[in-house]
Amino acid sequence: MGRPREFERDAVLDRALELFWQRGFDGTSMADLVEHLGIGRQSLYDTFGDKRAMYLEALDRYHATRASLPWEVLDQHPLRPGLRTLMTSMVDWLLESTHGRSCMLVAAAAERCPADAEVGARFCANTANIERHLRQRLERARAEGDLGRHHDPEALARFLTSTMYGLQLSAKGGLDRAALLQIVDVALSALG
Amino acid sequence: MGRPREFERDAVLDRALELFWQRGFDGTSMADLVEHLGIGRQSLYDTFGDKRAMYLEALDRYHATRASLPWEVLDQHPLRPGLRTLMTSMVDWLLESTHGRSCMLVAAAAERCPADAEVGARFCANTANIERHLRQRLERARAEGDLGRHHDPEALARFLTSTMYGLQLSAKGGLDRAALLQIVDVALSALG
DNA sequence: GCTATTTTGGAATGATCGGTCAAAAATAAA
DNA sequence: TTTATTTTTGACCGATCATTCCAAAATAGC
Repeated sequence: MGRPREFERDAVLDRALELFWQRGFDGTSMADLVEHLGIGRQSLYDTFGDKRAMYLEALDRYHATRASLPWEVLDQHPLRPGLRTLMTSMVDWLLESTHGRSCMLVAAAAERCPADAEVGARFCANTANIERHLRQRLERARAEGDLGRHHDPEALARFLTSTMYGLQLSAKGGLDRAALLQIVDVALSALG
Repeated sequence: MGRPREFERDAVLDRALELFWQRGFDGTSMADLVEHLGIGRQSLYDTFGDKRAMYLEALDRYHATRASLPWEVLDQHPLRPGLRTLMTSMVDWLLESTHGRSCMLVAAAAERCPADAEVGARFCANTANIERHLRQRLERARAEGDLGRHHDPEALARFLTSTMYGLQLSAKGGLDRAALLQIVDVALSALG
């Protein structure tokens, strides 16, 4: 019943995500959104609530549809080659995607933390997720003898996660692909 | 000649720095500045130009007066203990300073890059500076036999810089002191 | 004291901010 | 066709934004 809406919610959210990712929360105005989303201002408010709610939804959609690293290569390859492939694909993603912007959740945390706890929570959840994937693979490697008994999978997982974050800022700092891959090499040498 | 100004430029700039550091560029309004700086609006514009110019000056002052790590401990101690002390002091600085904000230049780069090239240039300059300190110490260690000949001081310096950046985001992610120091330990183990 | 020069404080600028209102338009159920 | 319900559209809101204007205030040289 009632007039049918003339847009797809997810398609609009994807466009909003793109804007927020490019320009950040403060850098994106409702006028910008109305202009690029192709729907009216009121429809926007009716559908998403307000600007912050839409931003949080965009973060969730980012997490659900774009933040995925190729974890399967971790499981399908020996520990170190798998990690190198994973980190290399991340470096390439950082360099292509696009004109030097990094993971949206990292950018969001940098811009809105600790002011906005909801943003912080999403950033932490993503961090914990990455750590979990890495830790599980490291535990398996340790059980299978690919990783020395003296290593702590949890500490290593945190270290590798931190390394990924470091790569993002280093890429922003202008390091080229070769330099970033050197960082990956040194980091992986910590696995012994 | 003329009426003397009733404030010290650097003292005002320090207070502006503090506000920009806490709230970011977009998060700080000229009204906020007028309120907290203790000088009139017009004096502010006469002295610093406009908001962005004042922000860039605040970044420069941050770089000059606050961004300094205790590099002397690097020179005065053996390589690994010196690096551990340096990184530990950085972790403690991150945890105290204050309520989860990180290096102002990192925050500035995250908020304003790549939109503002001047901000990016200052971030890169700071990065290069950190790298230089580390590389020089690593070169000395290599010359003195404290570091294996197979290591590349430049690559290691970049890795350690990246690690420091990673620590900042990890701290934002809520990791406690013990976890951050574990990351430092793993990172330093890459020096062999 | 007088004049030139500079700083100061407060009012005002137009633009833009996020958010709302109300009427028109489009559908489904009756 | 009428009625109820929903979406759309565009005008509109007060607040806030960075910035400027201007006259009063305070000094130095004369």
